[in-house]
Amino acid sequence: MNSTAKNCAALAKRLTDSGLRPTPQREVVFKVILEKRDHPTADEIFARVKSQMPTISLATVYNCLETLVQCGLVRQVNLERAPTRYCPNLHEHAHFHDDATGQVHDINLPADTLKQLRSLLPPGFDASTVELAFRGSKGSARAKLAEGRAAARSGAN
Amino acid sequence: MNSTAKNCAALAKRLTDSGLRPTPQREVVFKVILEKRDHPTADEIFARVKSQMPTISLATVYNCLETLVQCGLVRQVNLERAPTRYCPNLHEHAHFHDDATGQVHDINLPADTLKQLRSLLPPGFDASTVELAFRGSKGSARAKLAEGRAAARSGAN
DNA sequence: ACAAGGATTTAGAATTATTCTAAATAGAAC
DNA sequence: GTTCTATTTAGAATAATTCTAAATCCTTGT
Repeated sequence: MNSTAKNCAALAKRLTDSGLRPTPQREVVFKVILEKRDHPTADEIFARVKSQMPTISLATVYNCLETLVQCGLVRQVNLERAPTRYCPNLHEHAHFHDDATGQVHDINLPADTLKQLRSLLPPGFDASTVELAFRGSKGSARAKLAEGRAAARSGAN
Repeated sequence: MNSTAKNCAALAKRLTDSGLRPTPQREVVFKVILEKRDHPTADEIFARVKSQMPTISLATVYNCLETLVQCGLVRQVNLERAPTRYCPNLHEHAHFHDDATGQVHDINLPADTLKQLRSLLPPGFDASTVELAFRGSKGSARAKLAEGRAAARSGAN
């Protein structure tokens, strides 16, 4: 069994496990992403896929990509399609995007951590900026529950 | 001198230092960003500014924001307005965006570094994803020169 | 004061990536 | 084989941003 066939089998399994169908379109989109690992955009993927399947539509490419991401078979590099946000905090800091509220919080980023991150870069890579973003929810149900219990114990308002 | 006046003075200095003019529009845009530090989008800034200056246009807000960013007075949180990119590398990793070529490279991200980054979050913040992106240029002129010298020394092809 | 010239603002058109919609097609299950 | 649901498709719609060209505003030289 060659590598392409193996990947297709893996894809089919992941899809059926999620109650989704392994279609030719999903296969070919997955294949071109594996073929040339250069972080292509949806448009680039569309162009590459069209040479093998000229009738495919761009909407289908977007659909397939969404499915593949959901199945955990590919990652999207550039989550941040939300509008650009502006902040007057000029100190080095990271951001926390709260999925629940849509709010963005500043997270302090120590200078030595930043230096350490830069040191991850192989020689020849020279980063002018480092962006660190967390995404999740603030005060999960468990945390809220804990807070509530603490408040009850201390007899607070 | 109150804080608003001080900020305006700082703004005016930065602008004139860069050969730009301190205009009422730039002042009011800067003011609303300082006023409520909640990482507003351009649209939100537009709405807030309009209550003080109803004739301002959205294009001007974008222009002012660009100017303020250029002067180093505000930062944009969400650089990534380029199209979303997809990658089949499912291991935890960071990305390096090469400004010169537009290419994106994977950077290995050790598990303990990742854990360390998560530990920066204050209690109650629960991150489901961590995104680390570098931006810069690969193989600067200086690095290329050094490579060249090394090659010459070792008599390589 | 006044004219020239560049910077800035403005409204609206254009662009770009993406999502939505509704109809057509294709498979799976009974 | 019919029914049901998933998927694909083309094109319209949306949303953030940038572009364009005209109007306005300042600054500077005279």
